[in-house]
Amino acid sequence: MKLSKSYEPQAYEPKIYQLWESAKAFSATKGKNAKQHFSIALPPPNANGNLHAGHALTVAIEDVAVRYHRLKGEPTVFLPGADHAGFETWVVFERQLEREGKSRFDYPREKLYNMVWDFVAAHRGNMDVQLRQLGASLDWDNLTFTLDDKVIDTAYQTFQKMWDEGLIYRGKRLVNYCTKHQTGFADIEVLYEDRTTPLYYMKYGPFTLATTRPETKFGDTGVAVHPDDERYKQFIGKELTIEGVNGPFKVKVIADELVDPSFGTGVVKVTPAHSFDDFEMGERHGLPSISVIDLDGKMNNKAGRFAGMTVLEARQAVVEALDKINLLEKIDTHYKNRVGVCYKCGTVIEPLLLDQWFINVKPLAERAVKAIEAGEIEFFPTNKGKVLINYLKNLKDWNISRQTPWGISIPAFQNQKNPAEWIFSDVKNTDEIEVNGKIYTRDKDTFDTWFSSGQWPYITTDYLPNGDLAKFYPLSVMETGSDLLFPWVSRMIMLGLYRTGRAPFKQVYMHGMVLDEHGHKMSKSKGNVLNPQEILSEFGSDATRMGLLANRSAGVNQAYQPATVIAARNFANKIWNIARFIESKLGDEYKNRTPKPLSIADHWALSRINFASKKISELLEAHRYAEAYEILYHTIWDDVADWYVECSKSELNTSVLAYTLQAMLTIAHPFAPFVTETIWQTLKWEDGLLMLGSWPEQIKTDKAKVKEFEDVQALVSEARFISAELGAGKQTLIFTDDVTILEHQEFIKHLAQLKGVKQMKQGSGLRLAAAKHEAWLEISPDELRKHQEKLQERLQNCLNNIRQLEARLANKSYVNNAPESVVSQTKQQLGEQKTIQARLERELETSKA
RNA sequence: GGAUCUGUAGCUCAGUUGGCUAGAGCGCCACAUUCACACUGUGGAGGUCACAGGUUCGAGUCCUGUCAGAUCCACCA
Repeated sequence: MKLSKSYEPQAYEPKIYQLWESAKAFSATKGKNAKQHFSIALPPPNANGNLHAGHALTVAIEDVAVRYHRLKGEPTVFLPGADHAGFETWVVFERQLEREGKSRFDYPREKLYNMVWDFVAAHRGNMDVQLRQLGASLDWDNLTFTLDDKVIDTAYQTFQKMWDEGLIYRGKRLVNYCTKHQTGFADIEVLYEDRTTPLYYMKYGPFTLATTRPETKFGDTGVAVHPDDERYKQFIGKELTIEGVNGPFKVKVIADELVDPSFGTGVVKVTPAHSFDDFEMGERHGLPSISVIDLDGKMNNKAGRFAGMTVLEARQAVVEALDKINLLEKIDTHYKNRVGVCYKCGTVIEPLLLDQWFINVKPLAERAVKAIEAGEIEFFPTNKGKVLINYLKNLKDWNISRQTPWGISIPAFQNQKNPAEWIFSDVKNTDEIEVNGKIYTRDKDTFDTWFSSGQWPYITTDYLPNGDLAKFYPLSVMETGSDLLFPWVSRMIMLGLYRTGRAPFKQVYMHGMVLDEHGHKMSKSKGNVLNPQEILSEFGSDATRMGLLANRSAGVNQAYQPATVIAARNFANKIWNIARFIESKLGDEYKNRTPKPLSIADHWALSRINFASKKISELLEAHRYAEAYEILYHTIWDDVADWYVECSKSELNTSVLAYTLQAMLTIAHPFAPFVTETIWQTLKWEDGLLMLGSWPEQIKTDKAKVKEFEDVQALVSEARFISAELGAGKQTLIFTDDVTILEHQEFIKHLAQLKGVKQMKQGSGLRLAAAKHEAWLEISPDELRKHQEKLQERLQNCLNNIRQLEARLANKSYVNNAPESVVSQTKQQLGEQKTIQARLERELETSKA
C-alpha cells in the first residue's frame, strides 16, 4: 500500500474506528494474563450535551490506560455511560416551557417526566460521536444511562436497605432553596458571591442589634448573646416582649457560643426557620421555628401586612416601617458578606424549612475514612486522600430530596389519611398504591443525582446481580476531575462500601482543570471555552490526545497549549514517515521473522526499544502519563528516526527494522491509536488488529555492542559539533587504526555529514575530543590556528569538570556514604574527562606549532 | 477561621523514594537541502530552581520561616 507523504488523520480515523467496532474489539477482553483485571468506567458525560476540553482530557488519560492494559494481556473493559444530568437538563427544559407560556405545575408528574424524556431524545448531543472521534475504546454494548432500569432498581434497593436499617429519616430541615427553580440543593451545590449588603441596626427591646435580614423578624423566636458577654448577662434566660412593626411579640434570651461578641453589638436575633446558624441554636435551646417565607420567595401571612411581598420588597418596607416608629438606629452600607446563590440562575438561595429525606451519613463516612486511612484506596495525587478524609470527617447528613421532576423518583409513599405515615415501595409506574386498604401517594420529589451516580461502579459492572462483568468490580481506577472529589468520589466510596463491603475502586486519579491558553478558567460567560471538536478536526485525534496529556501531572490545573498539540501532530506524522521508510526498505515479499541483530546499530536499536517498553510500562502503571509520553516521543523521534533509520540507509537489517517498526507502533498505540493502527493495517505480514496485539517483550541484546554504538554516537556528535563550529562546508574524518571506525565508516560518514572518512598512518588536522575514539578532521594549519581560541575554551571547561569531580572524590564522606554506583559513575566520568583533556592539550600544542 | 496546591528557560510546564554538568514543547540564533518526513535535519544560545535559614558527603527535591499567587471547606447575624 502506498502511503501519502504526510499523515492525514481525517482520511483514516473514521475507517479505523469502524474497523475496531465491527471487529468487536471493544468488548471486554478475556486476556492471557487472567489474574489481573483492568476496568475503568468513564465518568458519564451529559447525554444531551457536547464534550468539552475536560472530557477530552479524561478520555485521553483513561483510554491510554485501558489500551495499555489490554495490550498487556489483562482482561480489560472500558465502560461507557451517559448522564441524564437532572438539574442541567431540567433548567433547559423549563426555559422552553416558559417560552411556551407554561409551567411545570400545569402537568401531572408522570406526564412531565415523559415530556422531558421526549425533549431529551429530541436534543441528543453528540457526545457518543465525539467519544468515538477521540478514539475511546469503550464497550458500547454495555453503555449505562443514568435512568436505566438497573440504575433505578439499584438505587431503590439501596434506599430500602437504608430505610430498613434506620439510616434514612424524614425531617423538617433547613434546605438551600432556589425560589426560581423551586428546588432544594445540597450544601455543596450552592455558589457563594461576595456582596455588599446593608447592615441594619435596630432597637430590639433592651438591646440594639445588627441584621441584614430585618424582613425575617416575624420568624424570630429568640435573641442570643455570647455566654461570657458581661454586658448582657443579666438578660440570659429571660423572656422579653419586643416592640415590632406588626405589634409586640415575645422572644427568649439565650446564650450561645456561636455568637461573636465583637460583631455589631454582640446581640443577634434568632430566626430558626430562615438561617442555618439560628436553626442550630433553636435546636439547642428548644426554640420554635416559624416560617415566614413561602416556596415562591414571597412573605406568607405570618408577615401580616407584608404578606405577598417578595423578600426584597418586604425588607425595604420593614425598614421604612421600623424607621417610622423610631426603631431603626442606623444603616451600615459598607458591610461585605457572602451570599449563597443558585449556580444556574443567580437567585439568592433562601434557607427554607422543608420536609426532606436525609441519610444519616455518619456510619457511612466513618467507614470510608477507615478504608482510606487503611490504604484500601490509593490517590493520585496523594494529597487528595487527605483532603477527602478531612471532608468526610466534617460531613453533615445528606439531603437526598430534590424537587426537580427529571430524575429518579423517591420510592416512598405517604398515607393520604395520615401524613405522618410513610412506607417504602419499589413500584415504578404509579403514583398511588393501596396497601392493607389504605391509599398511599408517592413522594413527588426525586433523588439527588449523586445518590444514584454514587453507585456507578457496581451498577455498571453488574456486580450485585453477579452479571458477566461482575469480575471487573472493584474498578481498577476511578479517573475524573478534581472538582468531583466531594460530590462524586466521596459518595461512591461510602455507598460502595455500604452495598458491597468493598471499596468501589483501587485507585483514584484526579486530573486538574484544562484552563484556556492564558491560564484562566474556561466559562461560557467569558467566552473562552475551548471546543475539542475544533482541535480534533484541525489536528486529528492522536494529536489532540497527546497534546492534552503532554506536560501535565495529576491534580494540577493547566492551560491548554496549542503548541503541544502541534508538536503531537508532527509526532504522529513522524511515526507515519518512519513507517513509510521502513516499509519501502522491507519490500513486498518481506515475511515476518524474529529480529536477528547483527550490527552494533541493531543491538543499540533493540536496547532502546527494550528500554522504552519497560520504562513506559512503569510510568503508565504509576499514572505518570506525561512522562511516559515523553519517553515514547524521544525514543521514536531521536533513537529510531534520527539514529537507527539513518544507520539503516547504509547498513540494512530487515528483521530488526521490521521489529523496530512493530514494537514502536505497539508502545505508541495507547497514545496514538489511529495512526498506529492505520500503519499496522498496511503491514502485509500481519492480519490482526494492533489494538488487540501484545506489549513488546524484552529482546536479548549484546551489551558490549550497544556500548560500542554509543561510543560511535559520541564521535559523530563531536564531529558534527566541530563541523558546525568550523562552518566551512563538509569535512573529512581521519583515523589511524580504529577498527570500529573502519568497519562503520559508511554510516559515520552519513550521520556526521562528512565529505569522507580516510584511514592514514598518522593523524593530522583537528583532533576530536571524543573519549573512546581517536579521530581528526582534516583542516589546514591556518584554520587550526584560527580555531585555537575555541580549543582553549573547551580545555578550560574540561579542566573545570575535572576539578569538580576530583574534589568530590577527595571528599571521604562522599566516597563512604554515597551509593557505590554513584561513586563509580563519578570515577568513570573523571577518566573520560582526563582522556579528553589529554587530547585537547596535544591539539593545542600542534596548533601552536 | 480551617485545609490544600503553586512559584523551575522568553511562554506553557515536566522533574517518584535527595545522587551525573536541572529537562521538554513552542519561541529565538546559525547552518543544511531533491535519496521517509519542511508537520524536515544538524548545531547553538538561554536557568542564583521565589527569598532566607537549617538538615546532609550531596537539596529543585526534606525541615522551618518569609513573600507572591490559586483553589476548596466552614462562617459571616
